[in-house]
Amino acid sequence: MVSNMQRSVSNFRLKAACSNCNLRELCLPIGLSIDEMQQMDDLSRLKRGYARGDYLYRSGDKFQSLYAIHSGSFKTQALHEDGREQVTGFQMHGEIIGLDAICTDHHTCEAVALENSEVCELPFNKLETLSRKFPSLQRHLHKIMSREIVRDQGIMLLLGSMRAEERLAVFLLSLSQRFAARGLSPTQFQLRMSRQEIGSYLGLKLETVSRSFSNFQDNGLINVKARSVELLDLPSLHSLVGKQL
Amino acid sequence: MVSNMQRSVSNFRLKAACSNCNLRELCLPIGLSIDEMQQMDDLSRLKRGYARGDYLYRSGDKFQSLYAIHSGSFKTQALHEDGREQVTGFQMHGEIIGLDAICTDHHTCEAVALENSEVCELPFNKLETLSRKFPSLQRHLHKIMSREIVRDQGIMLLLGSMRAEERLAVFLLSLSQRFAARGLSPTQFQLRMSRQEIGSYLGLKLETVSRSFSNFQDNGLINVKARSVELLDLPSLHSLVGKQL
DNA sequence: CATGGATTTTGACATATATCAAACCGGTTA
DNA sequence: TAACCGGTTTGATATATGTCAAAATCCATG
Repeated sequence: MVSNMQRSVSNFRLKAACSNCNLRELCLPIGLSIDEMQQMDDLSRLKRGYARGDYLYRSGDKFQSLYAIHSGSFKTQALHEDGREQVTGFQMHGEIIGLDAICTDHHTCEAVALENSEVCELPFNKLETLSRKFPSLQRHLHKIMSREIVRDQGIMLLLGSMRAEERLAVFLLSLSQRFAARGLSPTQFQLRMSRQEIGSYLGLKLETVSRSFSNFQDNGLINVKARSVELLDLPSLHSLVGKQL
Repeated sequence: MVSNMQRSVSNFRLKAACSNCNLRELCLPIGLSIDEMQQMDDLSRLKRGYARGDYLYRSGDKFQSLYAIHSGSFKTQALHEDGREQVTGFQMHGEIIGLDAICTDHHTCEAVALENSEVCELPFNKLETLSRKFPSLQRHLHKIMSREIVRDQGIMLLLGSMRAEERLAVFLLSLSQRFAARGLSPTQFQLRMSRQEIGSYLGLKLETVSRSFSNFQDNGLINVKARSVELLDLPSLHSLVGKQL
């Protein structure tokens, strides 16, 4: 085990090492030595920018790397054979995407920038090599993958058993929480995605999303005007979730 | 790289080593030496039996191990705060469950035996230790987790954009394929779960599941009587999926 | 600042699925 | 065999969300 002292020191250094690529997800909870840090640092030299609408990867692309979002945000969407597509997630600063591609060596969905964004490329081979050397990194990688599974199961629950307004409330509260975790306002933010994209993610048509927004506004729960949202009554939004029927 | 010769030898030995616990998922694609085999073999000594209705683990349980299903089948279900529960998957022989627990060190869903079943317990610490030593095992573990993510995204697609009969068709075809992969009939099988459980998994009420079954039967696509199912027209079932509207 | 295209909102109406209720069935127990 | 019980099927009706269409608004660009 690493002592507390050691850990806090290495966490400090970690921040420095990751400063060229703020790997919140990947870095924060790990306690590494300075030498280890050095190697971690080599992992993700490549930072690349993407303009709104650019593809980070497309379905079918050969899998090489995971991507840590450094700034901006993305959506991932799965494509069905019959042409249907569905948004499977919205990712923002500090989150890792590309995990779906490991199992087939090819990406099974596509990732599109919702705004101008930067990502760090994490070559998966290197990541595996390093994580064989550093148990804490190994465990952390496993946790990231597991968290993605849990997240997906939460969405399955949402899609399988919630009504439109519950889904939207869950969506807004999740955004709120994620903004808060990044030091941004939990109650006032700009949506980076269209009604259509929200609907696709929540299993609803855009008109239903729009109506639900309007209802929330009429009931004093939120202020919404196009893509700018203000959450006025978080407790009520919370309590709205789970009111079946 | 391991030569083909080597790989086929080690795969042979692998079968022997895993004979006390048929780890289809975990073992098959790995090429290991005899010594490595020995260590793998030590991994999963514990095989335990569960009767229909028994819990393999419950939500909140401390995470210790993954479980490889050796015989029988299970359902996993997530519990919502408000008491709602939703089936998130049905697992059968050779599949691994428990991946959701890695990220929080506690199980976030529960696993219940659908019939009398046996599982091999895979202590996760040991699995991590071994996978640091054996890159092929490491990669395989990553693939298993990634496959779970892809599977979940498939269900999100189903829940988010398919109509009742499409969902049921996908469900039946998936079962069919999995039975086939295990050397069982892809067209004739017994369901191990109730209409209620199928409905929960597919985001439908049991009556809707029942009606969809009946419609399929009326259209000559299947024969169904209670829990025994015969798929009569696989092509039509396939083509049914993706007919939006 | 004006224009035009995309996005969003709102309305009227259609429909798939949920809900409620009753009948049916198969297996188990008395 | 009869009675019973959980699970399943089927029917009648209600409702949430989808569909189609028009109006309103936003935003980028000239």
